[in-house]
Amino acid sequence: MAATVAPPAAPPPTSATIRSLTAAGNHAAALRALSSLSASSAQLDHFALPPAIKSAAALRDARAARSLHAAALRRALLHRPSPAVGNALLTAYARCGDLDAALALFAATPTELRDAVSYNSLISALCLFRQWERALDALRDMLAEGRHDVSSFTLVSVLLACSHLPGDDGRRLGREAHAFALKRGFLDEGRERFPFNALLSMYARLGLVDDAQSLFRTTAAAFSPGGGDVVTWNTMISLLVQGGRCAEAVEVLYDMVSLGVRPDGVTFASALPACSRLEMLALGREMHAVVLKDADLAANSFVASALVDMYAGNEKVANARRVFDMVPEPGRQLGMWNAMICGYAQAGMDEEALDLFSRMEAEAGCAPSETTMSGVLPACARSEGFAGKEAMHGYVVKRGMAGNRFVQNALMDMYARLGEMDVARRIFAMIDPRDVVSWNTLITGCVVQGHVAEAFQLVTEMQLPSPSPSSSSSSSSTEEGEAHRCMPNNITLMTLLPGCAALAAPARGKEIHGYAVRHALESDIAVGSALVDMYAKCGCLAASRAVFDRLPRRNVITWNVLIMAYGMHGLGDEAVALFDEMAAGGEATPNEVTFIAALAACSHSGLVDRGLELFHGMERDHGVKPTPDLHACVVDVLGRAGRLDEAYSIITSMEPGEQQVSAWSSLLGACRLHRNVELGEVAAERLFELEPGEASHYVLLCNIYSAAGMWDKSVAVRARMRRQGVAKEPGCSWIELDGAIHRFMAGESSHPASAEVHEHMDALWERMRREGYAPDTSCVLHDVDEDEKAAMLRYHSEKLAIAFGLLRAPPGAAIRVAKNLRVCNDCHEAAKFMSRMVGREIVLRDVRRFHHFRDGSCSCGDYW
DNA sequence: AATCCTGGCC
Repeated sequence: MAATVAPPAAPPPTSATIRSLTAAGNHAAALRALSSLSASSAQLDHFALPPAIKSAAALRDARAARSLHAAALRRALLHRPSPAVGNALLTAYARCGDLDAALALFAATPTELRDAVSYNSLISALCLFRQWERALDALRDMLAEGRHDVSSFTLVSVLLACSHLPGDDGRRLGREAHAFALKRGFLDEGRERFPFNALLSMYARLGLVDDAQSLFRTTAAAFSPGGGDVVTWNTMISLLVQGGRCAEAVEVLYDMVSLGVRPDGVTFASALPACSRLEMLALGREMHAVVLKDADLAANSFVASALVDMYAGNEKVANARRVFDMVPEPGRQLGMWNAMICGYAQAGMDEEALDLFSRMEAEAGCAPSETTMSGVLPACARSEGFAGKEAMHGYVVKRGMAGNRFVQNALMDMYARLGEMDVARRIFAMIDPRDVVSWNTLITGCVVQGHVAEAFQLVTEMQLPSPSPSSSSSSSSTEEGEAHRCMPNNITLMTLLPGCAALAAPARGKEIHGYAVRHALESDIAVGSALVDMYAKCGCLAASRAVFDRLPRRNVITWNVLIMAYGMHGLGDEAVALFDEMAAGGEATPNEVTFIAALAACSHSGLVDRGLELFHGMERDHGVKPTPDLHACVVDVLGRAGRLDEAYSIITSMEPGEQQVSAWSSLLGACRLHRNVELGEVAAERLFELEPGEASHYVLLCNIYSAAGMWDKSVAVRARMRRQGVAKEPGCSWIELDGAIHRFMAGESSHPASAEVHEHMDALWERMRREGYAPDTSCVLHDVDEDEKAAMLRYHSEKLAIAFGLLRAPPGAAIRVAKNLRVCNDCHEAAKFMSRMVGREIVLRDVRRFHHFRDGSCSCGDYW
């Protein structure tokens, strides 16, 4: 190779040269060959032009298409001797993104010069631009002319168009097209499979999986001399998987293989997602083994992505990463990065997801797509240490991805989690059309941020027609709005129910329960678990248990919720019995939260030994390692029982790096209960270091000092609070009557019936004092005289709410009141007293648990 | 004919 030898002059190209270059996919060479032909005009004929035009289309080269159009016009070759050149140009313009040019070309063709291919090209061009109705109009024109034969080519486009028509139109026309294809013999034995496969796909897109399956069952045999067409099998597998019928998809896969059809990349890419959804790790691994034997398959990025997804979906993120790492860098396609990033994010491995995200572009030059963003945004929303949240929003906007619904939904969620509801609402307002996820995301944000009324308002709005921002400007607003209505689904209900639980609003919760029953959602595990939780937190333990017992299946969360429910209601023995039942049953495996629930139940009921037993057997018998929260629970069990030294030694035995805030708070609470100033001071000082801005720590220490009569120290703590700028959350109690929430706060009269309530409280108070009630003034933080202390206690928010309930609740009904903080000693005693005095059951829910007051005593037996 | 995506019960 020392000297460069001039290549021999190429022979002049002919139309045959161009045809073969185009056929070989060598489009650039085909166009070059044509332009050298144009020089010697004689050869530029109606044989040479169509393949060249096809090459221009394949290259999406609009300029080449236009210049070929001009050349054809100059030589009058557009429609003569055949429409072939014009037809090819029509397709080329469409492929280059210029539908108007394609339509103009068709319109300019005299009717008598059009052939069937002209119409086929027009129909498929319209399909390319998703103009489904116009495509079917073109078909009608074609049939009306009466001289064109519908070919398999026509049929495939028409089936595609039918499958995208909204509502019943698509189904009706699709079935008509099916009947037509049968009548015309398109589905006969030995015919090409395109129409058959297209019919399958059409039924898939219309969601008519059963029609697809019966077509497949009755006709596939006719095509299967050697097992049949792999495309048919693949179509069937993927449509079953997409229809959520994964078990059937796996059966089809087995049938296919046993008939001797060799699976290809598409087969694996279609079937692997079934393995993640069915948690069929074994089958997934088998497929992986087959893939590894074939270098082509192993290098197929679709297959590799599906493998990554399969492993990640089966909680084998490390295996997923191994598949990812096995594909060498240049071959790593976008889909693989996306699958791996999403796999990490869905496993909650947010740091890893963010790390890969930052590396994909920087190291591999792979630009993130909308899918990447919707996958990584949840990770970035959750990751507390990640400072670039708003920057991600900017990035999305800069890359032009801010109009993608998935991305918008994920962004909205991120801002809702940040507490920036206004930004979330603004993004929501721009989403068009909104889907059920858009609504659910905003609703969840509202519930989490405490805007429960707004959440319920949104549930009403989502079901109305034309909620989308575009439909006001559009002429066919009702029809379009109809299509954009969203029905609340299991997620919607599940996210609303904690809102009802937080408000202690059982009437609202029952409405949701009713909706769930009407829409066959009450047997959904997540909805069921949320219902069990809601009823329990609204004080209706019997209803909670009834829902639990009626569920067809329960998971670990369902069980945890019920155990917690019994614990909250002071029924520790029942809670522990449920734990034993769960551990013995095998329906669900106890996890960390199960032990938190069981230990909390033991703590509230004074089951110290049972609690310690559970704690010590936890890791040995159930593989649950002690976490900071579990340590805090045992501290609570011991501390509440007055075994403060043992509680203290649990904390000192914790690992140095372990988060000790909750353990110290439990100890501080126990010190207040048992009036231990010395240890309380130790705990409080540690907490002031760890969480200097948390008001409840200061308040507890104040309580300890006040109860001990150490007013100077109490005053000093309150001064320290003020210096630190820490404010106590105001106490607030509320009661639900006739579906409305009535809120009361101490020293405030915003409720319309406030004056009446205060008056009634005064009357009750007077009567209580007469009948021997002695206020417990030890929980008043202010150093004032006893009378003033008593006056302050009289208007505590929970007392006001109870007084309101006594005034307005139906006679004889239990008074159910909820409070945002812990119930104070005096309110506890007063409620006991009142329950006997007025002969009413009073149910008081505080942040942790329930107090059922009946006939002068409390369900918690004063152990709280 | 295909993979990767958003909302979640303690």
